[in-house]
Parts: sequence; C-alpha cells; structure tokens
Amino acid sequence: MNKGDHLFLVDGSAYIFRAYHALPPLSRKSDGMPVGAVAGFCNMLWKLVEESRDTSVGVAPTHFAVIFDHSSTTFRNELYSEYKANRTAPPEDLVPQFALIREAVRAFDLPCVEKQGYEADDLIAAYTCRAIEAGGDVTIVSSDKDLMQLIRPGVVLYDQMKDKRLGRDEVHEKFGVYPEKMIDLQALVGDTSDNVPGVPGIGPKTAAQLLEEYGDLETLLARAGEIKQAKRRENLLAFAEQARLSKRLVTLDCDTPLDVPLDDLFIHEPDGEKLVSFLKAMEFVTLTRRVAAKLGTDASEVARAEIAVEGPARGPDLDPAVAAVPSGSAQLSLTPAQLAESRRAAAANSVFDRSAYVTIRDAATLAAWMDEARQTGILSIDTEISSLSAMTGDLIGVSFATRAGRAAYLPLAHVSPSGEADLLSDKKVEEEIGPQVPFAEAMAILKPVLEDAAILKIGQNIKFDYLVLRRHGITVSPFDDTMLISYALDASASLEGHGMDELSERLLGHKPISYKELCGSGRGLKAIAACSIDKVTEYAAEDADVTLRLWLVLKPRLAAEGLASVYERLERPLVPVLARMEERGITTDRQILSRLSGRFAQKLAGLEAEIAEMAGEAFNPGSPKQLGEILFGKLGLPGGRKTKTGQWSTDVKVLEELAAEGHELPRRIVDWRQLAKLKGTYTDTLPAHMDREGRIHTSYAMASTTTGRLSSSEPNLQNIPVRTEEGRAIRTAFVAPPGKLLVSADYSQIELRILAHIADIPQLKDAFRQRHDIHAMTASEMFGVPVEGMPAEVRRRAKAINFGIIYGISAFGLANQLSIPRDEAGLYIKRYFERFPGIRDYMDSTKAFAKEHLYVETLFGRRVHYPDIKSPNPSVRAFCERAAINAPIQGTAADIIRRAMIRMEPALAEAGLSARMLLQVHDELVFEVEEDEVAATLPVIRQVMAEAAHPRVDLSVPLEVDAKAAGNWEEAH
DNA sequence: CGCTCCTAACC
DNA sequence: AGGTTAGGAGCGA
Repeated sequence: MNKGDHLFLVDGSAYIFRAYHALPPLSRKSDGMPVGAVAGFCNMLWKLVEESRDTSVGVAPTHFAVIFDHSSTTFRNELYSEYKANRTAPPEDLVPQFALIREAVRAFDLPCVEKQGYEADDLIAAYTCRAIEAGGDVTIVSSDKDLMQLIRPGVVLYDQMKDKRLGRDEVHEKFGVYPEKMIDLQALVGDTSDNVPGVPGIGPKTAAQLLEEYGDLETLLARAGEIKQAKRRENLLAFAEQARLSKRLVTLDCDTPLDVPLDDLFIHEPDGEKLVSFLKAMEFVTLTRRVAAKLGTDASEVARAEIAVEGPARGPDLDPAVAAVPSGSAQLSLTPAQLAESRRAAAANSVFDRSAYVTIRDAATLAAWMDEARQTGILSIDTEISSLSAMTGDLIGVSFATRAGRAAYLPLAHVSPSGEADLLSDKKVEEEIGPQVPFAEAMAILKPVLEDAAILKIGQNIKFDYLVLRRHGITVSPFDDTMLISYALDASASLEGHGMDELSERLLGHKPISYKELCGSGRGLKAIAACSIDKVTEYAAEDADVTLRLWLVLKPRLAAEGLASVYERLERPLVPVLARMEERGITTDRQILSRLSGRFAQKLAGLEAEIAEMAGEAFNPGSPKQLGEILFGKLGLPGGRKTKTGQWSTDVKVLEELAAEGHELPRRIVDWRQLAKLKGTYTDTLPAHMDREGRIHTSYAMASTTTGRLSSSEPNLQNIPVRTEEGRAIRTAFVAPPGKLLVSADYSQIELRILAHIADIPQLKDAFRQRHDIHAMTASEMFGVPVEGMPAEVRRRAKAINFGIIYGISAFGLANQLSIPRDEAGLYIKRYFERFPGIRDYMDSTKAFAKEHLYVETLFGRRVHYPDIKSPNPSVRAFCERAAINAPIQGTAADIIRRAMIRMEPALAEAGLSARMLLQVHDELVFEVEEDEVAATLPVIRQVMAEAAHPRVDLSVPLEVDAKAAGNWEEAH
C-alpha cells in the first residue's frame, strides 16, 4: 500500500444486524429460505463496489475488506467474564444467513477476514494502523461508536445507510470529545449492550464535561476527590478500578496479528459470472439485473450457483429425524422446507417410553441435567404449580427435556398424599414420598441455565412458566414457544387448537396423559402436590418431552413457510411485555365497586317488583325461556322471533322493538338485564380478583383469536362497560395509586384507516389526511347531504355501513343492524359500491385470494386460514368470505398495536420515563404514570403508537392517537 | 357436575 | 356483520 491509496474496511457483522433489523423480512421464493439480511448486505456491498469503480468520486477505494466477528468469546472475556454476557442469541431466521453472507462476500471477490478470539473491531483497528503507517487513507464502513476512537487525520467512519461521513469534528459534535478521548469517555459511560460496566451515574454528557475539565481518565480518577457533587465523587472513587477495566475492554488494539496482509486487500474487478450466479441463486431479481448490466454479463447465460445452507435449528442436531435423512449430508445442505418435511415425517408416529423418564431427587443429578443442556444448547421446560393461575400458584415442580425421549421431573414442593401434611414433620414426609432437592438450592442451579444466552429454553405457552419463574427471581431467556409457533403457522383452529395435547395428537400421533387423568376433576380434584411423584414424573416429563419434539417439528416450518418474521417480530417479543403487564395489574377501588353493587341491587329489586306486577306473576326475568313464554305465550305480544333451537328469542333487539310499540314490560326487562349484567359480571365479581394490594391481574391469551388480536380473561378487562352511563361508572373503580395518573391512549378509527390504505380509496384517504369526520363524509358521498347541518340519523346510517364494510357486509346484517328492510339495506350497499368502487375490488380480490390459497394475509405477513372457504354449503362459504374480508383489516390493526407494545417499554426507558403499561384493549393502551411525568410521557406514547407500522409498512393514511391522563380509567378514556 | 344455549359486555 | 369472554338458565347424567 502506498501514499494516496485508500482502504475500505466494512464492519460486516454490524451490517448484518442492521440489514436484518432495518429491512422487511424476505424469503427466497422457491423454498422460503430467509434471505432478507443477505439481500440488504448485497445491495450495500454492490453500492460500495459501484462507487469504487467510479473514479470521479474522490474516495474510491484501492483496497477493500469485509471484516466479521469470529466467535462470541474473545480475549476480553478473560479480562472480564461478563463481557457481552447479556447478548441474546440472534434471531432464528438470521442464523442461517451468516454463512450465506460470507458466501456473498466471496462471490463479490472481496477478501473476507475474521480471526479466532478477536472481534471485527480489533481487526479493523489493526488494518487501519497499518494503512496509516503506509501513508494511505482509510474509510471504515460502520457507524459503531466503538470504532470512533480510530478516527484521526486520514481515517473517517462512513455510515452508508445515512450516507454520512464522520470525522474528528463530527465526533466532537456528537459526544463532546475528540476521537482520541473516546476511549476514556466509553470507559466512564460503559455500554449496557456489551455489558461494559463504566461508572454508575455517569452518562455521556457528564463524562464529556469531566474529560473537558480534567483532561483524561487517569487524571480524573487521581483528582476525583476534588469533585463537588457528592454522589459523582463517591462513585468515581469507588468505581475507579471498574473504569480502568472498562477502558481495557473498549480499547482496540493496533497490534492485533493479521493473517491476511494489508497488501492482499488490493481491489480488483469483480468476476461478473461468479457474482451473477450467486445472486441468481439467492433469487434477487432486481440486483441480478443491475449487476449483470453493469458488469456486462448476460444473466440468462449464467447458471445459478449451488449454495448449501445451514438449517434453522440451533446447536448440535439432536433429532433422529435428521440423521435419518437419506442424503447423508445431514442438515447442512437441507433447505428449511426439506428439514421441515423430514422432521414432520419422522415425528408423525413418535414412540414414547414413560418408564425412561427420570425423577430428580438430589442436587448433583439436577446439575448433571443442566450440564446436558449446556452441551445441547436446548432445554424444554414445563412448570407445575398448585393452582391454575401463574400469578398466584406455588411452584410444585419443574420438568425438562434435553432431547427427544430424554426427560426428567424435579419435584420441589410435593406433600404427603395422605393429606396430613401439616401434621407430619418434614422427616416423616420425606420418609413417605422420598427426598426432594431443597427449593433454594434447586433455584440456584436452575437460574444460570434458564438465563443463559447460549441455551434456548423451549416451552408450550411459555408466558406461564416465565411468570412463575419470575416470582423466584429467574428471567427465562432466550426462549421459544411451541404454542406461538403453531399459532403463527396457522391460527385458524382457535382455543384448543394450539394446546399441547392437541398438537401432540396432530403432529406426533401421541396422546399425552391429561391433567384430568392425573389429578381428577370436579369434586375429585386432587392437588398436584399431593399426587404420587412417580405419576407426576410420567405426566410432567412427558409434557417436556412432547414440547421438545413439537419444537423440532414446528420450528423449521417457520422459515419454510415464510412465517419466521411473524413469529420473531410479533409473537415472541410480546411474551415478556405481556408478562410484565399481567404482573403489574391495575389498582381497583373496592369501595366504589361495592357501592355500585348496592345501588344496582336496589334498582333491580324495584324493577323485579314492577316486572312481576306487569306480568301478573313472579318469574325469573333472567330466564329467556320463562320470559319468552310470558311475552309471546301468556301476553300474546306480536313480533316474536325464534332462535335456532326453536325457542322464543328475547334479545335486546326484539325487546326494543316491542318497547318502541309502547309495551312497558319489555322496556323494564331490558333495564333489568343491563343492571343484572353489570352487577353479576362486574361489580360483584371484580373484587374477587383483587390481590392484597388491591390490584387486578388479568391474563392475556396470545393464541386464542384467529386474527392476531389478544384476548383477556380471569377477569376479562377488555369488556369493561363504556357505552352507558351506569356501565361507565364501573370504570371509575379502576384508579391510579396516589401520586400517579392513568393514561389511556387509543387509535382513532384504526380499522377504517387500514381499509382506506389496503383498498386504496382516494376519498377515504383524503378525509383521513384532512382529519374530516369520516362517517359524515361517507354519508355525504352516499346520500348527497352536505356535512354541515347533517341530521344525526343520516350519519348514524353511514357509520353502520362503514362498520359493515369492515365486517364483510351483507344486506341481511346491515338490515338487522339498522332495523330497516333487507332490500333497502341492499340499495345502500349498492350505492356504497358505486361511490367507492375500490371497496368492491378489494372484497372481490380478497375472496379470490382466499379461495386460491385458503388463507389471507395482514400487511405484516400474518396469515389467517379459511379451510372451509370452498365449502359447498353457501352459508358456511359466505361466512368464511366475510371473515376473510375482515381478517386483513382487524389483523393488521392487531399487528400494529403489537408492534407498539413491543417498542413502548424501550422507548419510555430511552426517554428516561417510568410509565408502566398495564392494559391493552385492542386499539387502546392504558398506563400508570407518575403525575409529574405525564406531560413528558404523553408524546412518547403517541409517537410510538402512531409510528408503529414503520418501517415495515408505510401506510398512506396517518394513524392518529388520542391520549389523556386522569385519576381513573373513565375520565382518562 | 359438565355441557349447551342465550344473552350481553367490549373493540 | 367481523373478533372475543363471561354469567345464568336449563338439562341430562
């Protein structure tokens, strides 16, 4: 290398992650292999190479290398074992792309450099030093602040995504120090993502100020005693050694030995054929064309390269299924689709041997099992607790599996089956049921494994186990959840569809022992702690075994079917978020509820007397059967309809119609029903769910709806009344604790906005952009009535039609909703389609798509399956069609709020705010916020929610968020 | 006791 | 008319 030469050093590992996170996931068309990061990387590299061929640009490189991290442990771990210890495993769909990206660099004919025991940054530092010594210039293609220390005359950092070059002055502008002081600054500040400790209480601003004043780290530490601020002084004195250690960790070594000499990095013209054949193999159509054109290669003449790719499984493969693959080349050359198929076939008739399961009775055996997990890198787990609720049940035992058929149960808190636990001494209990590992000792052995970033924990509905273990100080990470994988693959079978027993029967051909078989049910229900440990071992170890085998079958399907990003971005990251919301609960005022109950009871008693009087006899107004006989039999009122079982229908609709004709009794029944509902379902029941602190903890189900929405139960906090004044009063019982306020933030008209975007309706989009009243606009378009002075009834009808459209409108449904004749409703729909022809196109194309694929998709790639959409039964078919029209709209809204929830906590933390997210009600999030932080918190919440679709989806309509704070939920809403 | 039906609360 | 959960009545075992 000579003076005037220019070396480009690409921080390859950093670019992989940036490409992966910044770009929408992408799968290879032919087999679903994830290639999004590869695509981003290749585009970036091509742009650099193109620039380098353009000699008119002054910064064109003469030398070029792409540098990668080699392994996760480096010499820095010897200095400090915790270095980068809190790094989580890379996403599953990214792992197979690492090898492909190295292939890509070779296809570009560029040197690909990495070194055992060193980070990319060390190699970049060494090459930079060599190049400068030789008189050359260096451009480091990266934006990592860890590399800023290398900036000096002749060396710049280039952030390609932002097209920004960082030199001395830019570093000073950004951090308040010049590059030569960056090491000292980093030593003080530390780095949470790399686990560099730094000095507590010192952030970048303070650090820069201190370095400005004292010159450098050593001087600062030596003179720390002079600092006025007490806390700052003490921390600097106490953590001086930690700062020095941090400095050694962040310092990049110029003398890292280089296996590839600098001069070998000399750039040469890429080999067009080699590169095009690689890009063809990746199926990057646009880039292939572009590259072929520029390099003068005829793409049609070039055969696609044979690229072997590693399967998505982590760690050594433990599944006999793969060893049985005839190719003999094991999984290294399997595509995801092939791997998924081989796993499916091998697991279809799994053999289970319950007698092989182990009961863990002592700490040494437990430790040995954990070592097995360290070897394999995977561990399926299942916790057994004393009740059904993860929030309250006591941990009774934990089961594990390390590979198919190898499973164990660890009893922790079993008691004597004779039921005299209280009367027996511990010694007696042990004589009766055998020894158990002491609880605290077991937790101490489990914790490092369950929190080990290198061991993937697998659970079925792992939010449950996550919550249980959190109560014992263990935060399970990283993890996979077979229920959520199954749900991402196909959410159509609701409720039991993703339960373990059903998955096992469907995918493994094996029926596990049911909870009922183990513990009985009803009056015969036995506490699991009192069941025989041998029996529980069979049951619990089997569950862990089944879970692990389900994972082997299900996990590869994510990549094979193009659903890895749905799982990785919308399902898995939500687990800890929801777990924390459930843990927090919401404070509830017992007094308010009990006063309301009293008031409702009085009113109900009055109504009951009136009802009996009017009916001429006492009967139970809560019995639709008795009521129907009174109204349509005894009193002979007209307009009776029958339900599908032939009973008289007495729903609100029927009663309201009768009331409108002047009948008093139905009016009273409607009132009675409403109050009885409020009292029975809410004011009487909610207090039973309160904990000792007065908080109610709901449970969110992530896999219970077909569309991607969450559901809430025990209690359901997603259907707290809001419509009527009496109902709304119940919301005043949901309060903020002293010193805090509740904030409610909800999306305005999110589903209609999504419809406007997806169906591409100009009038709707304009109305939303201009913040017009959407229902009034619709009415105006349809009926030709000006928005000014529009009668409420006209707007109401348009609103009903708008909702009807979202629900996959039918004349029958609209007629029912508006209480108008069916043909009139049909006319409305006809006129709507005339005014908004794009809506009809959307509906037709959605139906056609659903019939072709048997599923529809949200904007984020979530699939909703409709296997019955081709049913010969017209009503079944029509129902599926309406649901298929609704699902992309409802599901996209659900995806958007999921994204907002996942981003919310980091965004709040980043802003230094302590707000806590408590509830989700489909388009609304409820938070608990310190009073003096409300003003700062509202804009953060609004922004995260409004921007939640980005960058994956660029909606052509703005998302608006209304957010308000108050002492209780009613006023905040 | 466990299941189905009907009704009604929410978005 | 799309997506949910919950409670009470009623019925059969």
